[in-house]
Amino acid sequence: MRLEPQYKELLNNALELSGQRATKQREHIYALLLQKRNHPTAEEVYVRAKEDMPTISLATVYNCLETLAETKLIRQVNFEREPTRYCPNLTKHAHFYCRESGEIVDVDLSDELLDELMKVLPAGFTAKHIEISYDGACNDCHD
Amino acid sequence: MRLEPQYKELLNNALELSGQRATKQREHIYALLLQKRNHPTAEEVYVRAKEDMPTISLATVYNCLETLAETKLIRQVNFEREPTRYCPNLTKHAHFYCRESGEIVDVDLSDELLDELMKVLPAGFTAKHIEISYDGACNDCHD
DNA sequence: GATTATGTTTGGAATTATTCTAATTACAGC
DNA sequence: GCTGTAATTAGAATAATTCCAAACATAATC
Repeated sequence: MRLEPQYKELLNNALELSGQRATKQREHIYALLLQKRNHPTAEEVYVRAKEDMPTISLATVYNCLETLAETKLIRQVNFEREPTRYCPNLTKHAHFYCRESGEIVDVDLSDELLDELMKVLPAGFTAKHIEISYDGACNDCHD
Repeated sequence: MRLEPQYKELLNNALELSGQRATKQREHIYALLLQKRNHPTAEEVYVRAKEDMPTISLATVYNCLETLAETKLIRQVNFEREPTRYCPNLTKHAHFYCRESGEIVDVDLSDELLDELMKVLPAGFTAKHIEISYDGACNDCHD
């Protein structure tokens, strides 16, 4: 697995900006998230990371994911009663969770729609972030 | 703590509809959620429940919350890295999570806005539910 | 180029949230 | 008042995550 140059630069800049080092493990985990974008859990990332880096520990996976999330290179996503999942898609989007297949699909959101969502906040409230999760059946799971 | 008649009827109907019994514990927990609407965790519900019902167990609290959520009398809400929280507000609303104070505030949503959110789903996808969480600073937490 | 200081990783233990299990209790219908 | 089923209980088990101390890697300094 190889981290493409533009992402490598993104990663390096983000880490430098926050005064942290670019390590093999961080690079590896970032590459792996970019390569297969299926919103894996930490445990799943751990399993995949070990394929090419057998000595990596689960604690390191958690550390790296936290670092990547802190530096805004990935987002954390939560669904009800499920372990936290991670995704590298930085565009504004929601998540669709299919109850049948368990699949999670990104849903693009327009700036206009997000603006409208911001407008409904009570006076004096400012949101840095909105998390939107749909929950239903995807197009493969209809009768 | 006393469950008001209209809510008692709501509870009884919901339980009967799903073929489950109305028990002291379920009633107590429902009343407690209605009375202080601060989105408590299961653990917090447990602590409060014990004040008036010292022998109730944590497992029962989880069971009751699950039953109430199943019968649509309460909703489960998740925030990143935090335990699942519960709230009895059944109107269509989002949750605002203040990073400063940790407070969670309901934000009302119009049907029009929800319609628009439904319209952005890809063809063939149908959502039963949308979960929207804002994350920022509430009006008490600005400089 | 060796030394030091700091940041990172590692493995395992600890913690937290939640679910499971088996025994007991409560209740609805006969 | 029985009987069968549902619900509760306490505690054990599991799952997700965090913490910790030791080892390792790297950057900065001499």
